Amino acid sequence: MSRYTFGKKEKLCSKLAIDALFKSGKSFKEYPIRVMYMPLEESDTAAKLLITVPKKRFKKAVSRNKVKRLIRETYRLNKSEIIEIWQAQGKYFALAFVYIGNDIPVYGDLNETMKRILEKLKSLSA
RNA sequence: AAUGCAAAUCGGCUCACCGCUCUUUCGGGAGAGGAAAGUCCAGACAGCACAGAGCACCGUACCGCAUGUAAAUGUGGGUGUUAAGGAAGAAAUUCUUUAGCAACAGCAAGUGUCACAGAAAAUAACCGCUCCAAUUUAUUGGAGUAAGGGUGAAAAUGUGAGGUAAGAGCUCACGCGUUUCGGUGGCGACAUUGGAAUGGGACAAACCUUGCGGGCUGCAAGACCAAAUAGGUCAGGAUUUAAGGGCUGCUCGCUCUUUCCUGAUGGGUAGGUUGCGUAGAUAAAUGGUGAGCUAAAACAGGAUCUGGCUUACGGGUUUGCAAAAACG
RNA sequence: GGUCGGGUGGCCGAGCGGUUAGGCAGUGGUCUGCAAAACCAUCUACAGCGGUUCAAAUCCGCUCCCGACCU
Repeated sequence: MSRYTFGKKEKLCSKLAIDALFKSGKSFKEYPIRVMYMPLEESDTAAKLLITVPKKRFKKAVSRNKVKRLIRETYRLNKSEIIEIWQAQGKYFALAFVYIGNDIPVYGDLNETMKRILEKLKSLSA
């Protein structure tokens, strides 16, 4: 049951960690999302995630919230596999998803994109 | 019953599965808007400043009543003005009906501006009109004048009579307007009436003047805790293997400062907590999928709080008004 | 979140309420054997909607967009 949760512990909350991630983390693009990731020394969960949508592309708060909710939903439903692998290996990661598209995405397309992103993360972290 | 216009009002619901934020007595409970928006006003709250007064700067400006701390809103009235219609008059203009609009104190305190056109845009004179002089006898010069012409957005109160060389508020009559002093009505804005003076073009969302109001800055305000590093302060110690001064003529010794070590501590940075709320986070919560009502619902998402204004908005409901046709 | 500033041709930029300068670029000519340069001509603008005024790019409201500062 707990596999599909996305609680406070799984969000990246520390300002220090965020600054470090954007300054020295690695990144790759899987349109329409730019992914940044960085290994952490220790943490209470295998992955901490941050989702952001630039104000420059989406002027209205409603649109930004919509995009963030869609990304969060796809991550929540697809993350279980990679979390188990990382937990088994004892690795911890900080992640950031930056939306770089210009339109509000469709749920089905975004779901496919998310699967590809997680596959790529799995191979990169191995 | 339908259509159009105006005003007010509502601001999708139900079920299933998987999830989010806060809280909890661990059963559960609470969880975005009418605009949460723009930040255009006003207030609460907070910090700084402050004897009193004035200047500067900013805002504001018809009257009564009601609500409100205020801003503002509602309602009634006054004045002005726009459009359409009607009436009076010779004209300027005035009166009236309906509908709408008004940042509606003062250009008669001072300053400034008024393009082009036009003689002239505010101490008017091109053509014209009149008189005088000269002579080339149809022109020139001087003086007077503002009726007529044309320009312009705007041209110095309208008509008639007297008057005159020609004319002119130059004088008079009837009007129109302004200022001021009274009377009457009204709580008041104001209306009306009598006297006196007067005829001064527009613009204050031009500078400005007058009345009234405003200290400045804003939760990224402010308060608390506080790592690392480098300074500050205090205490203790170290060796003369470091330097200088004092007590003395010199040495030892004592003592002070610097140096080094250890400990404590103040300010304060990163960062955190609070400010912060019976929605309440701190990278920041209401979503996804499927089904139905009925068809996708429109504008749109809290960040210190509250009241107002403005702007965006699919559709529904209620009330009022409107002309034509049909039916009873 | 809060406080300010600004929108003028394709680009850069002046503009006391009175016909929107100027430069670069583009287009068409002149010149040349062909080009460049030069010269001539030409195209394209006051962010939008209201108000004040005889008249608004300018003054005053509201809306949209862009930028700066405070952490």
